[in-house]
Amino acid sequence: MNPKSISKQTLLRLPSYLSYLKSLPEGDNEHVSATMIATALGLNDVQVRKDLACVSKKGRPKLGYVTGDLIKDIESFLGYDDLNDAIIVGAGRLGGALMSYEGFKEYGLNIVAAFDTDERVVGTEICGKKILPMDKIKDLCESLKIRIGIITVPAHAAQKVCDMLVESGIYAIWNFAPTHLKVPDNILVQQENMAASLAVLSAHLAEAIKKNGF
Amino acid sequence: MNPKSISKQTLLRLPSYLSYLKSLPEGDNEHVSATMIATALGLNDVQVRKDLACVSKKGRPKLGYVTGDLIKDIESFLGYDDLNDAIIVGAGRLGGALMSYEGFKEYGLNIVAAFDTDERVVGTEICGKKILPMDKIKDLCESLKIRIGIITVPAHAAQKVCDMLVESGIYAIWNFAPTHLKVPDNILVQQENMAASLAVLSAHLAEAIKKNGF
DNA sequence: TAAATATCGGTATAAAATTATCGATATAAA
DNA sequence: TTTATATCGATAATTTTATACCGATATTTA
Repeated sequence: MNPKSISKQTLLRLPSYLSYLKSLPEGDNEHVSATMIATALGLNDVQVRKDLACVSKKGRPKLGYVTGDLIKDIESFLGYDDLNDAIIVGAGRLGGALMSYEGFKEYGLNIVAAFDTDERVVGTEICGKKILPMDKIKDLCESLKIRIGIITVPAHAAQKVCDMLVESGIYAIWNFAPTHLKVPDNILVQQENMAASLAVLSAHLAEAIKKNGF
Repeated sequence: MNPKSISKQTLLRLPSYLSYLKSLPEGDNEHVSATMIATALGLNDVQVRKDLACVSKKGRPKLGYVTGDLIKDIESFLGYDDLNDAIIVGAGRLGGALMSYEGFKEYGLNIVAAFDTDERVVGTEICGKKILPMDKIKDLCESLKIRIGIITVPAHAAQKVCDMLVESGIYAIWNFAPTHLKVPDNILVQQENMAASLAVLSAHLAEAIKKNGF
């Protein structure tokens, strides 16, 4: 067992605490309490306090936490302070959107290049990032020691791309294709499942309609 | 209490069952068992069986479920068979990616139009969908009875957009901006939190590095 | 026809996550 | 200085979620 194995739920909440903390106007918010965060985010204060206890030991009774320190603690815990290089496979609309999203740097993610099969886009750039042909994946990953791959190709092509990435030494995959990927045990896959989010939204909607007759 | 109030976790897993079922080659997969799904997706078979019991009553010992029927049952449960109209606010890269994603129709979501403040994009189209100025939101939502709004604007603008949507009669919001939205009690917000996914990925990565010394 | 097997569906148990409670402590007010 | 208050951190209780177990049943094999 890990001494500090943190729960996945907590991990999922930490970024929202972070974005809330960063949204606070400076000056009159030197300190922030778990109660305050909980109220703003619609959560239970004990839950927030327990989550924060995983990443920081600096809470003080009556006062709470020093806002700036807490932000640093969360960022450091989430690894936002050391930048990870990544490549993206699939330079379509979604891939392009991710490439052009400046915000990833704040999360410690640096997309260095993209790959695509389409000859019309290969050779072009998006936001200063080159789009390369697929057969260059292995070379680039090995020479730059890339460990993170992002998949934004259509579902039917995802497994093939995944296999290529594994073959190229990638061992963390962020998969935006709506497919379950088969990988060796030591490879991490984080599924970005928009269909799942949509399912939750639809279900709530259906329930609300049934209950309130909207 | 709801008689059939389904757990959120189950709801999140249903779409992955669906995509697995659809990926099966027809012909030699007339039937499918919970065990089979569980093995393919790396889950526990009892969990899958219980999840499926929420949406279908047609499981048969020894055989399992009729694949086609199960697909229909899940789709129907998730509301994928009655198309919901939606609008999108923010026609930037991410907004454009969502607009051009044909797959949403499969999930019962139909994006009818987009809105943006940028005069250069207002009046243009993406994938046959018009981009309109912000002050037209209310008119359009009311005349077409739109109930779902998708927010893909920068974080700092999200709350304002959210308020406009609520004001326009929207009551389910899919928020891609990394901010917590304040809404009245009867409005549903589904947060699409890429930072949260990334946090899980980074944490796993950091743990693997520490353990295996990659 | 009888035995073996895979699977469902229900119940029971275990594990995990959330929420409540309480004593301790730091600050502010009386 | 004393009292009141807000908050933390720890422990306990509750709720939710996941897993194990077992009898029933449909199919296949002997």
